[in-house]
Amino acid sequence: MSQSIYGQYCPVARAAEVLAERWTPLVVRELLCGSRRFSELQRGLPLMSKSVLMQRLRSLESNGVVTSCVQTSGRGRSYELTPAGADLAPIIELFGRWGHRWVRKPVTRGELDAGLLLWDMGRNTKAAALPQRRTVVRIDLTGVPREPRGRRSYWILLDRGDSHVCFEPPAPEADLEVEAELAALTDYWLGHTTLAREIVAGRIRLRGPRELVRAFPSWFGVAGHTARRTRWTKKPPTA
Amino acid sequence: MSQSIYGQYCPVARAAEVLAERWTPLVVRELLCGSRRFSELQRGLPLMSKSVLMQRLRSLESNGVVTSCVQTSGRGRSYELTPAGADLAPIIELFGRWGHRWVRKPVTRGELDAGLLLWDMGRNTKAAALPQRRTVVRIDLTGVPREPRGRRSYWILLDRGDSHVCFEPPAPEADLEVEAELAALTDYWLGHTTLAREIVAGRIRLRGPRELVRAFPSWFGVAGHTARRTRWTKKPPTA
DNA sequence: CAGTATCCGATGCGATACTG
DNA sequence: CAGTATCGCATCGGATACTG
Repeated sequence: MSQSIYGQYCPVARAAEVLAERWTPLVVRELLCGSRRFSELQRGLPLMSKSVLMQRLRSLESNGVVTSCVQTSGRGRSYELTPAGADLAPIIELFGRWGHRWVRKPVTRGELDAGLLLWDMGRNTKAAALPQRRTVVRIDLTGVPREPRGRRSYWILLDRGDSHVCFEPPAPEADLEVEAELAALTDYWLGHTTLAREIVAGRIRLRGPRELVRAFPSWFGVAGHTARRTRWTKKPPTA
Repeated sequence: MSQSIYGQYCPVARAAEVLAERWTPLVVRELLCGSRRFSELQRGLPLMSKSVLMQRLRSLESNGVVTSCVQTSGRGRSYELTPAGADLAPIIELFGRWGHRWVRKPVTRGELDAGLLLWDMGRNTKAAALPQRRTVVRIDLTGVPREPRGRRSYWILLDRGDSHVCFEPPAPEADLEVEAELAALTDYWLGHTTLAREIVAGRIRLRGPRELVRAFPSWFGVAGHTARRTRWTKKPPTA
């Protein structure tokens, strides 16, 4: 966005010149959530085109919100928020609160996105609350639209406070199995319903040792605010 | 902005669909500052075209942020924030704080706008702090670019907690005269300098009874947050 | 004044292709 | 993978004109 389009010296206008642009708050949200690499950002913003993501990163960089540095190990750059960028956290959080409170559009079927949901779940685990021993959770989804990324089974590997999402089983047997309608799991994730209600309604089923079933909901934080990195791969990590 | 462009159910995205658009935060700011009529909004957003303002108002209305009702007295509509809109206040305030803190672009000469400054000053008077008796302040500006609205003299009429800005003298004699370089008064208004420093530097001069000179800075609140209506006319009100 | 309607140029953006 | 470059369409938005 070019400089001073609003012709106003008001500080609100100054901030709006940086932030009030398509996609920009979401890029900041991704960075606040801990994404660092280009591919991670893309993962969290599946509908954003590569060129626009690049452009936004550059524009944020020129506005002092983001810095990037070339990686010595591996290729590409690592993007990070500057102090000014980190200071946007309360704004993004208020965005989230406001959206949660006031935007009363139900999630449409077309918006359901299994990959995005799992990506979000993976990065919102609470390290302190996770089980001590390595635990494999298998998520089986029904009602997944085939269009965007129609994968139906995911594994979340929890290990000493770390979480890792993958598309192939890290172990022959999962410790906990979650069978859920994508719509129900999404609604639960957004706080629109409770786990108990969905279980009673038969839209979510948990199978496994009683203590894991009971602990499951405590592993995840409030969507969008835990700010940690997840690993996300096709294949599980080699144990 | 059309629905669900981001394809994300995340609440931040929901809010961004409403807010992250050119001009929109500034329209909300204007409404939070107490503007109700179309013309008032235009006054506070001089560079925004009529068509875009209309479109934004409609879009905000369809998103449940604004309501409008046709005026029985007078013509046109009155626009107001809904509870959802009023709940944007903390976000806009954070925008302002962030912009003030982090956007380090000095006000360029081309951005100076005497009308906008006076509009802002007029609506940011603190009712409780104003003098008891009717007081006329004359503002004479130098260094006003002629392009946007090159008026050089303004009068602010303070009367029992009310303020009114006009372009013609409400009384033959002003109680307080302010002579200022537009750039200096703007910088003072934005908190980039102090009144004392500008007076010493000869860029701002106050002339009038000692108690009014002393009281002057106390009449105005922090730019952008007092949220009251001003009257703004060419001719002064008939006493 | 408070809009509504229309037009046309600028730009934003998605798609695609190319590179180390 | 992490970009860069190009292209062409669609939308946005500013200007202007028209209306009660």
